[in-house]
Amino acid sequence: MEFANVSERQAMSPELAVSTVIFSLRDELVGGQPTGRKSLWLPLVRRTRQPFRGQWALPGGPLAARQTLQDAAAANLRATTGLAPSHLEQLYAFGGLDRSPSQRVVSIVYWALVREEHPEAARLIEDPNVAWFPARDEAVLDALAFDHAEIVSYALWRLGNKVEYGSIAHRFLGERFTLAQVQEVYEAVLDRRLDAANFRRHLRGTADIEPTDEYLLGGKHRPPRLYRYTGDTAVVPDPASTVPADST
Amino acid sequence: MEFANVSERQAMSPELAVSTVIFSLRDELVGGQPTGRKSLWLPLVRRTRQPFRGQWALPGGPLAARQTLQDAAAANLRATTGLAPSHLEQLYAFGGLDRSPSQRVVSIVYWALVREEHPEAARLIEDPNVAWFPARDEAVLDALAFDHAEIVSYALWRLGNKVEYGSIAHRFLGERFTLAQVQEVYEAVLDRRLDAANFRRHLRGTADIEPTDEYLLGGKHRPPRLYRYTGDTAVVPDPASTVPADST
DNA sequence: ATTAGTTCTTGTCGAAGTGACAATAACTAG
DNA sequence: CTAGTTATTGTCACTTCGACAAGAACTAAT
Repeated sequence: MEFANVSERQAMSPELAVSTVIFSLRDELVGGQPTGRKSLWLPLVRRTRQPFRGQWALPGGPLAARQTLQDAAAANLRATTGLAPSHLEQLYAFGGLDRSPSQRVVSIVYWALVREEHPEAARLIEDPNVAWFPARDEAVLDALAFDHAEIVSYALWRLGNKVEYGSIAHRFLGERFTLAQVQEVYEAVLDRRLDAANFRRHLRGTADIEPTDEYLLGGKHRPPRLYRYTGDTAVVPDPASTVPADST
Repeated sequence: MEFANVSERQAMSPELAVSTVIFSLRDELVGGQPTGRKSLWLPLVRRTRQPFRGQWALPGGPLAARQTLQDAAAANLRATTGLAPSHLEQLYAFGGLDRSPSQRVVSIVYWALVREEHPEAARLIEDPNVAWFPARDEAVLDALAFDHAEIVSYALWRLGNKVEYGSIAHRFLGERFTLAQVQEVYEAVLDRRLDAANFRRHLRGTADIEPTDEYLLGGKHRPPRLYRYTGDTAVVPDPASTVPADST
């Protein structure tokens, strides 16, 4: 974020940036040991310049002249993870006066969901200034640059609300998945345990999930049936397309 | 929206503007005759310059250098209606490339709820370029400048979702109100009729509404009991304050 | 082969919520 | 005093949801 002429800019409207909160599902760790459950993780970028040099921050940057907001968010995602989003949605526009110490910045923030990285894909991004952190770890959040801790907290809250009536879950998963995996997603997002029987009944009723004839083999116990998602696979929910026809 | 030096700006990031969709409750009219119900209305501003000169548009304008996004939205509201908002909330940031024919504009849009204007207050704003229109009138929406029809439709949709679990209703009303008035609000927002008995039961259970000892007199029939709102009266729901404590 | 252990899957029961609708209460207008 | 209208309460069937029991299907150990 550097400008040819700073004094010129300050007279004009604030700088416009786009940042992206990227969530993925990974094995939960406590003290380096896996708990057997999953939890939410997000990639952060270490700042190489002032302000907040050396601290971790959300991936983001200024909006290019002929770049859609979504395109900018997707670019953040690609630069950080090398992945294409399976879900990308606008979170909020943060416009406080003192979010950045020097130049005022208005940030339009998106949140994205990606599937768990394959080890090979992770190797593609070998940047020491990019790393993944547990999204609910207070120590991580407190060390973030700018107001990014607040942004992540709000993203977590919105994610928890969205998952209730949406079919966000399968965005974290692959083409085929077990109901137990879907439950893991919900438990990570909602941050509480769910009853398997009731959860299964709920899925049968509402979500666009269809059983297949295949089973997940190789486990240590009864093999679970595999399901697949049959609903909308659009990556970006646009306000225009979200509105039902009769609302006009 | 004029700038000292247009060519300078176009090299830099897009212009940033704040617009506000303002809703209020008024008597529904069909063919100039009141139906006895209420419906949603919104104020629009006639454009006096190109582009879209002469057409109606949402109140809005560029973001001032040291002005919060909410402040800008509240300023829109005050300039158009002379009123202070009883509810103000961020809707969405619209950043399409060709929203405006010439200079690219990114608009951060808020939606506001105000109580029905008193006739005196209406007279305070005697601007022929400001007028109120039915929010669900397709003819009105189709004639709007820019992409504002899309924005209003999205605002209506969001309003309908929000009212479900929120206590938006009383923002349209005064300090004391009858349950029938609350029902009118819900019917206007959801755009469908509700059963009075069930609606009343629902309110008893969830919303922060408390009966008073007073009754609304002067009606033609049995006088209804007056209620009052006991919940949160904060005007602006901030993301930071929206997040519950355990989400961090 | 049998048994124990774990996960997967279905079923049951009561509490709570919701839509449809009947019935009573309380006022005004004639 | 009666009819008309709105306000308010109550009832009943249906659905939803949390808690929990129980059977099904596989692996691993004996």
